[in-house]
Amino acid sequence: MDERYIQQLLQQHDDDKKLTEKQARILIAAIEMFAKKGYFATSTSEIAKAASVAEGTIFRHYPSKKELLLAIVKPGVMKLAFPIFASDMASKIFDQEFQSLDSMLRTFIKNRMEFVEDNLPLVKILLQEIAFHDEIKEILGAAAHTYVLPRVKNLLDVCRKQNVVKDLPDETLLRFIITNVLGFIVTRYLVFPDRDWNDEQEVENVVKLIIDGLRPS
Amino acid sequence: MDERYIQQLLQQHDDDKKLTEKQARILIAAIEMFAKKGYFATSTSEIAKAASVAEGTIFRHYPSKKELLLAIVKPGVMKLAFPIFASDMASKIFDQEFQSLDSMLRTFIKNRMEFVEDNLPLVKILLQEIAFHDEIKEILGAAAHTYVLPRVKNLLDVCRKQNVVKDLPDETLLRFIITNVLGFIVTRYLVFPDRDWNDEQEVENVVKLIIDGLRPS
Amino acid sequence: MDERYIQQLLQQHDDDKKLTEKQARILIAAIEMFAKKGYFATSTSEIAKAASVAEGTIFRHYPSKKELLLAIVKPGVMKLAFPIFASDMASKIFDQEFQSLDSMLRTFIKNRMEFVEDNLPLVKILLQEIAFHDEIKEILGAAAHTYVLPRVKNLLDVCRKQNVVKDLPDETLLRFIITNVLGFIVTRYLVFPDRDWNDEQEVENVVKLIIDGLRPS
Amino acid sequence: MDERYIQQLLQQHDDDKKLTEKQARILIAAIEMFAKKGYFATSTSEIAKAASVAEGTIFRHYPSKKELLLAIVKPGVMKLAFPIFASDMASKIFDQEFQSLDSMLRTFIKNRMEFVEDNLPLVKILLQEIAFHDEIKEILGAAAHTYVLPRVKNLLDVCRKQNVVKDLPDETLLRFIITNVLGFIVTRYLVFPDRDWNDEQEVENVVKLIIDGLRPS
DNA sequence: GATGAATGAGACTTCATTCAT
DNA sequence: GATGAATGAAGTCTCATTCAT
Repeated sequence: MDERYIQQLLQQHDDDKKLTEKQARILIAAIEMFAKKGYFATSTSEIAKAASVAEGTIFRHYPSKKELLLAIVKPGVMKLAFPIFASDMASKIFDQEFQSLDSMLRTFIKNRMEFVEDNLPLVKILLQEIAFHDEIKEILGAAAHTYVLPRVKNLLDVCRKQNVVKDLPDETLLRFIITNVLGFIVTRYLVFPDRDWNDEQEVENVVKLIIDGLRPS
Repeated sequence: MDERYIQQLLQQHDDDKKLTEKQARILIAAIEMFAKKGYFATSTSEIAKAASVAEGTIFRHYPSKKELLLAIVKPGVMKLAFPIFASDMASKIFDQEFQSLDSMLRTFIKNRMEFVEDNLPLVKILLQEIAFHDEIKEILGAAAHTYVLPRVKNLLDVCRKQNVVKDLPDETLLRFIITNVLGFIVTRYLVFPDRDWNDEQEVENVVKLIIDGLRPS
Repeated sequence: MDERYIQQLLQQHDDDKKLTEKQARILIAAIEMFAKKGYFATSTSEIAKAASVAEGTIFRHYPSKKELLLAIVKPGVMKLAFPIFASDMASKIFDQEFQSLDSMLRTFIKNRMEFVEDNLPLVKILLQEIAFHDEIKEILGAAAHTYVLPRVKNLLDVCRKQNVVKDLPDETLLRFIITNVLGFIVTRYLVFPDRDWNDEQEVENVVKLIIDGLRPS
Repeated sequence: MDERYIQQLLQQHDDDKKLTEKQARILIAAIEMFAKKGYFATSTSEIAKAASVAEGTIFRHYPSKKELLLAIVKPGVMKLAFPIFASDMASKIFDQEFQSLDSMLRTFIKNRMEFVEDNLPLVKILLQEIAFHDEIKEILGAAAHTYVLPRVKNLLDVCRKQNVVKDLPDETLLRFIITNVLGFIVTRYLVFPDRDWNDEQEVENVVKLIIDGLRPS
């Protein structure tokens, strides 16, 4: 992950805030260690050592350890939430309304799997730390509220018209979908990452289970 | 929760190890604070203060902070995993093989909801800390392996014969069920505990979604 | 050592202060552990456990940890210093003035070796702790001043008359003798206790070295 | 001692590891207090106060209290053992084989007395703590094995040829010499440092006692 | 901008001693 | 007399943060 990720980080910020190379090294090290040991069990001095910078350098760029965490989480959440319905994926899913629900789901799941594969440490941090930091809850909540919910509700309406989903509240349907996608991905990448996974087949199964669950009886 | 829970704790141990009142106060305080702030952000001195004991008293009963956590988690996991298929619930579900899958699921979900309602802090601790403590992973893994998996596999076989589930691997089916039950419960009690929930209806929806998802197409 | 020593202790005190069995167990345990780990590194709770008594029991008999140490050291020093010129040894050495210096030394060294063999832990405690406890210094100083010095000076006068010692101050001669006896015994029992020692021969060598050193040139 | 010693420390390390002034203050304070009260009875907070640094500063330079002790002991043992037969003393003693044994001894004793005078706290620490720390035993053993023993054995062979020592094992002769030198020095500087000592005369006496003891009868 | 020595509050833990039972 | 739960002061050590260089 590292090499690609550090390039990403550098480019992404080059546009606006000129992320220096040292700053990127700090971010990388922090992501790695926060993911592996958790925020509280990771000391700033460890991060400094792993990033090959002085302890003080961290605080020159990030006013506190908490801000360092948020500097990781904020863009991370954006990358997690926004692209769901943006960029190339948007065109693949939402603009082709005629597409069938199952192919949409398939594309969606595969796309998020790719994201998790490329950003496993980030996802771990999110899942591990969300319970302890209200700021993360807010960021995630805001992202969901702003980028995800409106589009999904739209999508669900379309599906209802096509009579491929039960007549249940948006919240329930959404929860069912999210829950199953997340449940699969967490099991796949966090709980049993070392099992022999037949991803193609497994995705098919998940899609089938969701589709059949959603379908009006 | 407190009053009921402290009584439970005291009774449960009265039988074997004579949990003193002070020891129980320590456990209660620790459960509360670990759930609210997390293990690492909770100091033993805070726990002592909350339990109205001297800090040293904690260490007379629990050799280390980690052991205190495990003293909470170990019996908690047992209460979480074992009763699933034991005691009164066992008779309600597994001994009545003729029972339909949906009524089984309904009973199961309601039973676990009750448990979570009565043990919300414990469940929070489990979910929050599992990522950081291998001991918890092991305890949970062992409990699942010993008490849950064998019975569930049995159950799935029965269901297959009754042709009410798809022909998918046990792991996939089990993950689908667990994922949906857990997804609902986490959403219900942890993510949006303050929403207006119509539990009866919501359980019905979840059961329907699962049943339909499982059913062979 | 244990069995014999505990009997000794019990008898010795039976005469005056009625040492109970529990008290003796505490003393034994304390001696063992103070010798092995040192006074400061030994906790009263460890002693209690090793003596199979409750922690409080120690403090019923000995008002403080320091007093427990002194309860070991005081009689120990007496046994170390007093018998040097008392009891059976006195008759063997000092009453037989005609005896040659070398046979006196030989007897003395062998007698003290026996004592050390029987009381190794006690001797260790004395050597290890004397630097840290003024009370021990005082006890040892008093014992030396009262029991040892007068008699030794007497002896040295006799030796001078027999022209078997150099004409040097008592302090110098005494230091030479003590130093060599102690040097041998410490080497023999504390520094290299596991070497193959030919005690008979080694004692002979020490005696020869001392005698020749003392003899007027 | 302090002023001279701190200068020594600073210079000694300036060459290689740049011992900071604060680091030196910590060492000085620790040496002083370890010598006076012993390792276990000295707290790191006392050392910090005596050195006028924050307690945390100690642990920035020495990872643990034990390492602080060893940082004192290690170079101390080297200074104790190595120079015995090195530098100017070497030329005075060993390279002049024709020299008489007694003048060698005299030089040796005076040289080591000087060392002890300059390093009394260090010597106290060594004697007091060796019983409790295996690391010190090892350091001292290694120093003896590497620097002292080979040369002494050499010397003893020369002496045997000159027929000035008894035909006894190296170990016995060495123990006799060490024992008497150490016995004198310990008495002189540790047991009765406040007595009126006529050092010149006393050294003469010790040398005579040793020489006569060693001489073949 | 970068450094890393220094800080001091606070973490977990130990332990001699007390005291109600 | 004996117990052992309870205490709280003190111990070692960690760590986020500051600041002079």
